[in-house]
Amino acid sequence: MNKKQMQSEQTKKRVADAARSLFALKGYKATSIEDIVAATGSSKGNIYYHFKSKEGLFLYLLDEWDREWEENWEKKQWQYQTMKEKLFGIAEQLALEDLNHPLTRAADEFFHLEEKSNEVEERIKVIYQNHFQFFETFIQRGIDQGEFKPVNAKYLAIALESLFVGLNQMSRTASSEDVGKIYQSAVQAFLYGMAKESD
Amino acid sequence: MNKKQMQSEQTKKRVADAARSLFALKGYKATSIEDIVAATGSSKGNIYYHFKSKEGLFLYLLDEWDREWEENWEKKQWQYQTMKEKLFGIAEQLALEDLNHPLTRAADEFFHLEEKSNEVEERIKVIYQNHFQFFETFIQRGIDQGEFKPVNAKYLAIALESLFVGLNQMSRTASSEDVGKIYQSAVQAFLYGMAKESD
DNA sequence: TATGATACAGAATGAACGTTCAGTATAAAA
DNA sequence: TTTTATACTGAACGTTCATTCTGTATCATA
Repeated sequence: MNKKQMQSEQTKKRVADAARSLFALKGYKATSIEDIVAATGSSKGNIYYHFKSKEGLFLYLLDEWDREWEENWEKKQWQYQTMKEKLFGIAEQLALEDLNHPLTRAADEFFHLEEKSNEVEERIKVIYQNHFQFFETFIQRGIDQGEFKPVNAKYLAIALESLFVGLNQMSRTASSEDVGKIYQSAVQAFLYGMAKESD
Repeated sequence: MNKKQMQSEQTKKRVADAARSLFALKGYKATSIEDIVAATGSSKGNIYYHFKSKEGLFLYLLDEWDREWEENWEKKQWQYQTMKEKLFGIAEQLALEDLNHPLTRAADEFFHLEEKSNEVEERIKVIYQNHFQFFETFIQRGIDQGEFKPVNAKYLAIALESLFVGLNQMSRTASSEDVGKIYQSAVQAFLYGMAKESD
């Protein structure tokens, strides 16, 4: 790789890192390009040279995040035996992430912005669909291995993703000790039900 | 009531109705006061005379909505016998609402905006806390009547609210026939669990 | 009828921000 | 060394909007 290419990559990373921190601190909308300029020393034009737009910059950060998540999970999942344990493991990882990952808040805001370009709307759909897919294969595996009831994996995958999306949001009003408990209670209920006798 | 007061109330209602439609159509941010002016024939000044601010106008609509929801549920809940049935009933009403109520999308956007005044932040917290309270008493009643396991009602109430909040969001990417099924699957799992043997 | 409050009008304000673009510096390629 | 592509600069542009403010009309009240 060239000296120039390396420098270019460095500045791109520098911008991305600063942007992530700022988005985390102030939210998506409230973070202006000007802010990022001030934080990096790069110019506006340069940011637009490396990233197509503010939206594009944010999507870049989201992609990075998703990649990291999957890597982490791949490493971690082998410490659990059963699918049930794995589900609790997922819950734990998500709970920690909701509390700690810098982009959760901003991502939430970003997903709910109404003035999104169609391209962005598509990208978000793809992100969700990947999550659905992840849970669907997960549930299906649990069924095949005899751990789960023969439920409709497709619908339940969406329900599960919904649960975690909702928990993510609620976790912001709760105290941080409670967050773990809430996640656990939710998964507990999802696995074993809150009703007394199962029919 | 005066003729003047009646007129005043009428215009307030006219503005509220138009605003609701516009927010539903274009979202919160994308609906400008100018839009509402154009739709009502009222002036900017008049809108600010009746409502403290754009936020205030939206909160007014949210309050109306919550009132209506509770009224509807009060009427409807008597048609169900057990708490389990009632929970399915709640899910059904929420699913229908997510599909049909004009403000669901805009409310989502509004809740996730980062540039909220502290006052608004407080109001939103109160709204959520009311929902938690609702579910907590609901679950507690189920426990007392022997229908539910002796779970931690507080945590599970938050989990339930989370589930419905998440479902609400997911329901937008799904086809409208699926939405009902997804809600049902979710409640089914929450009540009876997806795991095969309960411990 | 005179007075005061309420309801309404709409121009003016003022700030915020994403994006573009014409131009410059740097380093790789020829 | 000359040429060319890449990396970078920052001023200027254009647009959007919520809110305020001064003034006026309308109706209730005294």
